[in-house]
Amino acid sequence: MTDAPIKIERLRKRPDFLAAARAFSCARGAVVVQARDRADDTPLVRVGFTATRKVGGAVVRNRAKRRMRAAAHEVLPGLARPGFDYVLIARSGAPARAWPRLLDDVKSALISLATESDRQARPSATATPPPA
RNA sequence: UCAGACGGCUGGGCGGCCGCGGCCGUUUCGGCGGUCGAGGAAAGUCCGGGCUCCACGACGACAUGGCGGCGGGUAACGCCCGCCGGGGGCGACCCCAGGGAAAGCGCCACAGAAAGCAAACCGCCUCUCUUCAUGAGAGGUAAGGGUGAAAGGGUGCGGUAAGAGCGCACCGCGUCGGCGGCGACGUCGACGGCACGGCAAGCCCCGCCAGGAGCAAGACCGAAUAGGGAUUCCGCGCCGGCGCAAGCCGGUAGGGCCGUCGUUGGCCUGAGGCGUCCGGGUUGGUCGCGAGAACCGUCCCGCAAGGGCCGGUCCAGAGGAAUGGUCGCCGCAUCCGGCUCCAGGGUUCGCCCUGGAUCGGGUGGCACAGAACCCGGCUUAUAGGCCGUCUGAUCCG
RNA sequence: GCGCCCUUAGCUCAACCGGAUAGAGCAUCCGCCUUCUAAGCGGACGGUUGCAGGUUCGAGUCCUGCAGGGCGCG
Repeated sequence: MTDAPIKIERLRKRPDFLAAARAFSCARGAVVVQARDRADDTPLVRVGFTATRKVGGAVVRNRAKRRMRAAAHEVLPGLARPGFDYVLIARSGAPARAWPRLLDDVKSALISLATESDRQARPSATATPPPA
């Protein structure tokens, strides 16, 4: 894998969100992060954002989405896996969460999702090298 | 210096007196004091949202309305930014509803031989027959003429009986492939050898989007009147239980609703229901109602639209509706006069004419226009003034 | 606050699926008829199709934005 800039695209279609919801998910602080390996051989990373009515009215939900978008813009290039779709879901504390804490939430969720998906992939893929 | 292109800002200022609306304080309930008080379009209501209520089981298809190059921004948009393609301009720059016409239907008036599928009016050429001249027939052509908005590629060379993509070059068109780009698309090469006209702001097809209503939404408190009358239309089937009966209860057929249809499912009704008109009552209050997609500033990301972090600020809200009037000074516009200065011209050397600066006075004004639940856009109206970037021409260095 | 319609000669109205000089009636003016007037007959005048753009070869007609007027609902 080269360190060439990974292309990040926005997730927009409903079926993509539903597919991501069926894959791995991890809740940290004010956000829930879902991740799905599309397994279609393209290194593209796609991100979607969701905030339900539970978070608040339209203005609050949109604010939550904007903050998550800014957080993803900052964190994802270092921690995202090529070929994955990510969905960030706002929990009730998201709009008020302090900015550094919010970044930590997203970071740690991404890291734990990466290890979890590796553990799932290992039994089936025998060719992968054994853990160090 | 002149002409022009693009973007942004501003929307007279200060003071005195009188007056208006909200809130707060005070009050001897008369007032008094303090504080805040319209816009960039508050407008048109042309789009998009928030908010509120109503509706909403699922799946598929359809209908209706809109949108239409590509990518991005956004809560969203028909908006904005960037890019592509086409058109205009010397240029800065501007304009474009800019998908599909080889899915189908329709239309293309007049003119013209012919208007969508190939044909041939005048011509041109060959052959045959004929004649004094010429004319007739058969065939080949589409270069030229003429009509039109548009006539089946264009220009040139070759070629030919005359001609023709018949052949070749370039351009255009189409197909295929390579390369670049997220993409619209660009570019290069090969092939085809002209077939495929225009209109979709005509129907339509394709893709995408979309529940309905609106602050008179809606919530609460209070008051009053009444449990009415007239009338159109549709309907009142069956079974069981209780009861002497009138009747009551339950079920079912049936009917209605969920935009339409289908599958499946649900709800209401099941003997009354809907509509129209007349009559009667109320015409109160509070909330909704402004601390928000708000404004200002630093930093970060982005070409930009825009987004995020942090810090700061509080900024109209009432009802058919408040910001006005007047005076003084200044600014701007305009008119008259003075004559001090400057420039140009004329001159009978007295001065005169034109323009500018300056002084005094007068006049008239100082645009468009007034929040009504709130935001984002668009569109339209708008005297004058200011700033920035850029282009062309001319002159000087 | 919503929804819909209209605008053509001085007046009242036409104009087909977009097709070329935008037509009628009344009014006005001129002439004929009549002694004169009215009526009648013949003729003439009269139009930025509300405005500004766009689509099209071509717009009164189609589309967009304005302006003016009218109607309905709450």
